[in-house]
Amino acid sequence: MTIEAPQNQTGRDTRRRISEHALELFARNGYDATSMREIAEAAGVTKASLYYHFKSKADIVISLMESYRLQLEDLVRWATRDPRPTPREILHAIAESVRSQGVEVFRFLLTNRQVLRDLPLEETHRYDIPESLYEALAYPETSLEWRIRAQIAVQSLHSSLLVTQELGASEAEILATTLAISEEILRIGPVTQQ
Amino acid sequence: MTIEAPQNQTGRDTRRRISEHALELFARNGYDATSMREIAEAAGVTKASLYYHFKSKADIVISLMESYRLQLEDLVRWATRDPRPTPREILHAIAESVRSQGVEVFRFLLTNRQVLRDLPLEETHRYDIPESLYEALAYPETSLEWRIRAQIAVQSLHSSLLVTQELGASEAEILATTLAISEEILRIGPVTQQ
DNA sequence: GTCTATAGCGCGATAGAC
DNA sequence: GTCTATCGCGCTATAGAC
Repeated sequence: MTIEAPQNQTGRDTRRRISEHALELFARNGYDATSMREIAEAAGVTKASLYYHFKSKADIVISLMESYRLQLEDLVRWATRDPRPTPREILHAIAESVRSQGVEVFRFLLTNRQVLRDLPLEETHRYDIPESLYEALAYPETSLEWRIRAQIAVQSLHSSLLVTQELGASEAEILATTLAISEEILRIGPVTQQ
Repeated sequence: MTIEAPQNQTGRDTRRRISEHALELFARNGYDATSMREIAEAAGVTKASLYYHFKSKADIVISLMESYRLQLEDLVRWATRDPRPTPREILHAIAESVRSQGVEVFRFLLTNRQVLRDLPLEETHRYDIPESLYEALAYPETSLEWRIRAQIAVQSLHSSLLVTQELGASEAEILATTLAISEEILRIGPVTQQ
């Protein structure tokens, strides 16, 4: 049992600052197009400091996505338990996930799929929506058409916030509107008149 | 007026072979993750030969996408002319574009958006769907909801074929099903019973 | 039209002082 | 915990022979 010396208080700040700037750069320009030099300059440290806080460039990504990974894991477990939540409840949980994680996480996920696929991640570090969640969303339907409906609904929510600027509306407004349309796609929303 | 000597017949074959393998690699692994060395090896030539047929790596992309770019340009011109085609006609034309260009073009487009944005392309070499096409699809509606509906419909068609393997269905079947759902999203399809 | 050889650069990552 | 300095590699692209 040793008595630890007081830790340097700037440590966690630096790590968090690196994470923030890395996510922003990865989301805007892509993982491959973002160099460790750029991340270091954006965070106001040197490259070597990056390697004190993270094992590698890939390790930054793993750290960045850990919160989303855990949330997705929970969501899938909850959505496929017995008794099942309704498709509507699941869809709302997905929308809440988009809201709480923020737009940059999904921009990164959607625009770096091949990178994420080939990163040396553990088996457990996967960010794909499992087929079981699409099944739960389509329930009780199982046809091709309904699996596609479920995919479109999820994809629409995940990519909804990527166009905020062009549409000139708030994130909350866009997400709510997309959620309503997604409900309609899964035939669980209030059917409105044409 | 000069009499040209007979051209080397392997020339165009080599260029086409390079194009085919480059598209496959770009679509599967991404532009940044694909090196000129890999393309050369896949095509069975040396790196230097690539630079005989193409000015640069970016030039291969421009060449690859030229057919799609021209098609998109035509489609947009047609869809926004007077008198307007109906939203249904426009949606079917988009589906036909997906069918005729093939899955790899759209896989490349959707998974390399940041690369395409930053490539040193001419003003005219753009592959984004212009706002005017979304407007034409939503016509006569102009609200935020309908602009989102138009975006979801187009995005669904463009990404429909990327999941062919997982769904275990034919491309034709998936595209037809997605087209029907997209019509529903735009409220121009036959309304089916739940 | 295709080749071998290489220039020139920026990358991810590390060593070691402070 | 942060720095300066550097290693070794693979990349895009080019020179020049055949």
